[in-house]
Amino acid sequence: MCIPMSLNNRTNTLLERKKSFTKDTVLVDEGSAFKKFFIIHSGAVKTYVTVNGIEQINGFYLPGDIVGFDSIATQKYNNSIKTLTNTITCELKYDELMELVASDAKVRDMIFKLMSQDILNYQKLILSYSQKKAEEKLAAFIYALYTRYSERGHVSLNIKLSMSRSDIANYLGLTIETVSRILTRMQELDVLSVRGKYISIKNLLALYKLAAENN
Amino acid sequence: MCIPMSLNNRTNTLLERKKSFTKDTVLVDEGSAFKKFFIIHSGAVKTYVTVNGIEQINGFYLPGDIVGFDSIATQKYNNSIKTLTNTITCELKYDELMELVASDAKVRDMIFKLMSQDILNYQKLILSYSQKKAEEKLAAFIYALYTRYSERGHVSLNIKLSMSRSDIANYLGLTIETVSRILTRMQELDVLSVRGKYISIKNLLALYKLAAENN
DNA sequence: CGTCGGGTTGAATGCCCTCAATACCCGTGG
DNA sequence: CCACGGGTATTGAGGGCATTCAACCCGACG
Repeated sequence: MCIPMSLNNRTNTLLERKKSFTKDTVLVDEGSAFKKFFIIHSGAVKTYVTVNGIEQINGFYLPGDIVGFDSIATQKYNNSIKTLTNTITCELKYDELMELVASDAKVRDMIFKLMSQDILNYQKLILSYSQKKAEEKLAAFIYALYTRYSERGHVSLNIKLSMSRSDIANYLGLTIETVSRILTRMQELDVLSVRGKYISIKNLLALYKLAAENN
Repeated sequence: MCIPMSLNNRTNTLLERKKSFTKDTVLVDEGSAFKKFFIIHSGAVKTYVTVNGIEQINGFYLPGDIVGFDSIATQKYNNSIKTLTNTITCELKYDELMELVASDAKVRDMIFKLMSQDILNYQKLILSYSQKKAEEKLAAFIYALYTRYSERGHVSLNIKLSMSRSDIANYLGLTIETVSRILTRMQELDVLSVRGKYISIKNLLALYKLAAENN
């Protein structure tokens, strides 16, 4: 199953067969014509824009996430999409989804809800990243990874980062050195234990407090 | 007319009559039940959450803007809404809009497009505020005000800020002193001229460059 | 065993914040 | 008309956090 919520059978027929990609594959180039949404089945992707040759990461998408809602307005992909690891996606054609939206109230409500949730998440992210200090940002980032996996049924204190330090720093608007330093500090505080891409949360409440997630 | 795009006649009947509010009126309290969208007809509002008694501003809405898309998912208002000046709004009931969405493809497409545009704007905002320095943030903020007014037909280099310095600082994640200092610096550079709440853009291109708006 | 890319650690600079004082705006009342 | 007061905005000095620049570490891989 690819879609986050259970739908009727017709949706499944709209979902193109799963496609498999190796690490560092560019699925979409920024600016190209919008045709379909990507639903992450396994693995992870990042979305980014390139400004003056510099990549600016917009978001990371994990299993269950849908990429592409921002493209409806412009009918173009506003970001490039690249796999971070080997990744399996389902693809959902925009035109076909819209037909289904027109005919099936349940699908329509689900899409509205997903888009609304997207907006809400972005709002929180903006608050997060405009108000927080570096340590709070990183704590919030890791805590968010934990909750995102949890919501999808993968409740585990052990997280494998699919993105590099450099990607994290870029996304959070920090430097790679700062990210590294904060990770070691959190380790000294016994909040996390870090081994390369593997993070183990040792004190979830402390992490939550570091993130200053008061809402 | 309240709605940004022209719709059919039935939409107009759904729009409740205009309502007028004085400055600093709370239209909505965070967490209350979601009933309707607010469309800004004239004036301005801010949306904000209150965390530990501290207000965190989420966005400013100007004439033509619609407030409330983030509430569909939760069926609650996720932000409080307060007028910044005397403001006239139209109110659009959620249930009624959804009925119209079901029956009228044009309305549905418009709502999808508006929500998608919202998502896109938030994405840009996140990039903006996670990557930019203080001066770039403020320049981007002012430039965005200019373009937002322009898109709505108010093309003018003279902008009246409806929000206080303190609101701007809060929104951008800066301090009021920093905002003030940067405004005077931009004045010294002959990019702007500032007199209280009135800003006059003297060099739009320079402002754009300061904002590092390379996309 | 050497190299290369990613990651960590260290010292110095700079940007923005904090704290504090002063200036400005504007409505009110003398 | 001017004086006054309160809130808002500006300006100045000092400190802290994140960046920059640089060196070093480490695991993967030929």
